[in-house]
Amino acid sequence: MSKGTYYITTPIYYPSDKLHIGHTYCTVATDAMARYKRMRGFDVMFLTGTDEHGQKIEEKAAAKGVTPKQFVDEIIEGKGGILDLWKLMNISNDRFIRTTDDYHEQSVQKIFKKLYEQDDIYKGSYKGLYCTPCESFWTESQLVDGKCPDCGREVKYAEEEAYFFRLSKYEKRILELYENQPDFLEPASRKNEMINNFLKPGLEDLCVSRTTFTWGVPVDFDPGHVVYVWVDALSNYLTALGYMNDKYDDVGKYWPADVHFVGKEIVRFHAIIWPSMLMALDMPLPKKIYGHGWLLLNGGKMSKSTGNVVDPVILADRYGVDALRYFLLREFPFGSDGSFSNELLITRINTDLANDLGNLVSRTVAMVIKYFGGTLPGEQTEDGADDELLSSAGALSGAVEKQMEKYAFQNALTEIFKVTSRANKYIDETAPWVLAKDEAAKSRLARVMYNLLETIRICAVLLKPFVPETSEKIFAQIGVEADITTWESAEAFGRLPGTVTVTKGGVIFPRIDLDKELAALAAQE
RNA sequence: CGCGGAGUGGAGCAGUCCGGUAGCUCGUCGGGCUCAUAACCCGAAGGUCGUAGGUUCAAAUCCUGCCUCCGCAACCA
Repeated sequence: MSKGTYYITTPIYYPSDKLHIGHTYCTVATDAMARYKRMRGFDVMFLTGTDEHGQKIEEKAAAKGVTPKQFVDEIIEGKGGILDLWKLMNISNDRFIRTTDDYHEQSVQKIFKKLYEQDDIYKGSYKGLYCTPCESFWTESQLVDGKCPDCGREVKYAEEEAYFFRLSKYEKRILELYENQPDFLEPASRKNEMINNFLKPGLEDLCVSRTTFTWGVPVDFDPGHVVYVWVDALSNYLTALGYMNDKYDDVGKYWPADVHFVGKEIVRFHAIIWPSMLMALDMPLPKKIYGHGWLLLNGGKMSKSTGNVVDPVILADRYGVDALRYFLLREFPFGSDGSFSNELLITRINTDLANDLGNLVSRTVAMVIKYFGGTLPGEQTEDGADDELLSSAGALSGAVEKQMEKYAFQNALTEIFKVTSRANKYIDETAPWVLAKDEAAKSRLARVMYNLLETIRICAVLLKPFVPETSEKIFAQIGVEADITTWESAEAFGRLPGTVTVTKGGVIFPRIDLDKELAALAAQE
């Protein structure tokens, strides 16, 4: 029974280099949301991909002595490439689009032509400051000491024939969009930035073609021009559904998108240009754009050029994929920037995953085995002392849902760990080791164990979107069958059979020696 | 006066919209327990919330000025 469709996307990443933890962050967040919605019964389409054209890649490929296509193929499909990274990170995307895919390129040509024919795109000339050796146009503000920011040489005024999109035409409608649909762009601070920086000063028409490089989708009716990023990249969200191509036929089913997750630096493209393009194409707009924050390193932005990056593969290999996924979603509020550090990562893994959750499972399972040989007896005695634990576990799914609908992953996880914490406290309160010494208290002890197992089950179910493999490990240890691992099954306390059998398993999250690991990580850099 | 964000106990953050005992996690110190991954539970110390003024019976929270840090400024998640 489907509750309807849910279409969610990551940006398509620019494969000029290996991806770093920032890209991983965004993709993991999208994945958690997609998994959550699937569990809630939605027919989910989760799209990610790569934006492969443009001058930078053309240059990088030339420097390496390969064709641009060979260059991006290696980064995407090669060993340790983007596809491998998403596989490693357990990303559950339904589709992966490359802007070099034939069907996409054909769609882009059709879209470009349609916009041209209806006069939303016109031919004009691009005027600006040009650096001849770099073959690049720069704006006044980009210049460094009045010179080319790349090579430091003189720039001169130049003109180039180019196609333009009539962005200015849509200015008013975009402003109206923000007014009528206040939550179209979130968080709200990003909206203020858009209005003050771009809409209020007035939108300028947008240059959508280039003649200075060739690595792009050709404008089929004007040789020499290639489509510049906007029409090519943004349209992926539609072409991946089959818009203007025969590869898929899902536009009617999934469009408009429920949410585009994007980094804050590309909010403008998604919140101004993309809606304008869709208006021109007479297509419905996405329901929401969410501009998440950045992971900062040493107080600054991660940047490939300064080598100030964190490699997700190293971390996932050392500590496990789920530990990394958990950390990314738990540590940082999704909408704002956060400071990444190895120490933060390890501390978070130790305190939450090892001490709180892993240890709770471990001690509970050990007690059930020690006191009951692994299987709980049916005779169990309830007690008023259980009320608080039961009500917090019973109310947990609702609390998590509330946070997930706001994309507040960090709060959703906090809610879950409040309950695991409560369970640890419950063990102290009930002191099972005391009950175990008294034969008459056996049925009470059984109930205490049951309450713990059931609380763990509920937590593990609700953790599935974030740490899917861990949840499965927990299910195996506490004897949970697949039919009670659904979201629905976590909505009320008591679905676990009373005479459940547990199985001792391995340590789910081993504690990490902080000092030793920090030294080891430092040595790898 | 380009735009936006941030400045809260040792560290990282919440609280600021809708003023009224300053909260959480980590760390530190003390205690408890022994089922468990030297984990768990309880308690304590530690902040006059960047700064200078203003409004108010009352301001981290509203208003004004200033300082510092970060980001953006037409393709780095």
